[in-house]
Amino acid sequence: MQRMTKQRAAIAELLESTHDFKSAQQLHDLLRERGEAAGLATVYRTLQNLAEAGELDALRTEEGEMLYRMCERAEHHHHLVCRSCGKTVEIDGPTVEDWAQRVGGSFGFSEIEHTIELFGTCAQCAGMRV
Amino acid sequence: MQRMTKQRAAIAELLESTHDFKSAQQLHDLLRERGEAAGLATVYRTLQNLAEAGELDALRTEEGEMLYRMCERAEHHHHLVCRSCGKTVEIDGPTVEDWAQRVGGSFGFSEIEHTIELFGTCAQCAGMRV
DNA sequence: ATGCGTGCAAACGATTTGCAGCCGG
DNA sequence: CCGGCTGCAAATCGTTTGCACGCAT
Repeated sequence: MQRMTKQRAAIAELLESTHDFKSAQQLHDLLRERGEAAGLATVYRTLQNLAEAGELDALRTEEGEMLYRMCERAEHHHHLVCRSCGKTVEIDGPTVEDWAQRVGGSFGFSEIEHTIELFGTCAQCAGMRV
Repeated sequence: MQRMTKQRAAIAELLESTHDFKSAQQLHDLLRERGEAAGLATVYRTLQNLAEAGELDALRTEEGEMLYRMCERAEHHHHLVCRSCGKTVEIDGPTVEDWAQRVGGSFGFSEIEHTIELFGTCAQCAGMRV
């Protein structure tokens, strides 16, 4: 059902190589630099497809921009993302999971879900910034 | 410093009366219905001002739209929102704050910020659902 | 009187979509 | 060969901004 085109392959490969959160626009630029340019619209469409297929993690930045990255694990987890370069660390926090569950329960809420993402500046980017 | 205009008053009053999360556009429509119409740009600007002044809580939906609601407390906190009726409880969690800071730091990240929202079904809605 | 606040429309940035031609299966 | 995929440009959508005028202080 999913046709394998050169642009889809290029995008998947690019994400595979970094494993960091990147925006559609960044990926578009990176592809162009690599000489494997693809239309911006195609990048967007491909990212959506892959995300729907569960092959990519997606999240929205504070500024409202969507970021995608190659999944490393399917289980529930959160992310610590560098707001400058997109470098990502997957973290699981039994502590917060419990906290969320406990707090929700204490207010009589059930079927509790949570959205938790951490943003920061990684050591490398902090150093470069001067 | 903040000048009190009729549109600012109308917006504040509207938010005060619902205490629910609303988008700028929703507020704009509600104001028009009330016959207290204000320019859409003004609504946006006012919401930003109020949010910066710490008088409004702001969050971004999954779809990327900003929502605002009247604060009940000024300090940093998170929300527990009933996904059925929208009822919101403000929660603070020194535990998670620390956790976020600690986890971020342990990976060498600095200037750590976090996005944490809890969604659940409140006791009342859970009871009604049967 | 001053100059912030407002309204309107144009500008914006991210994302989507219409459509004709391309190409993978 | 056929229909999904692509590229491009135009279209959306939410939000922001430039500018001239109005009104709160």
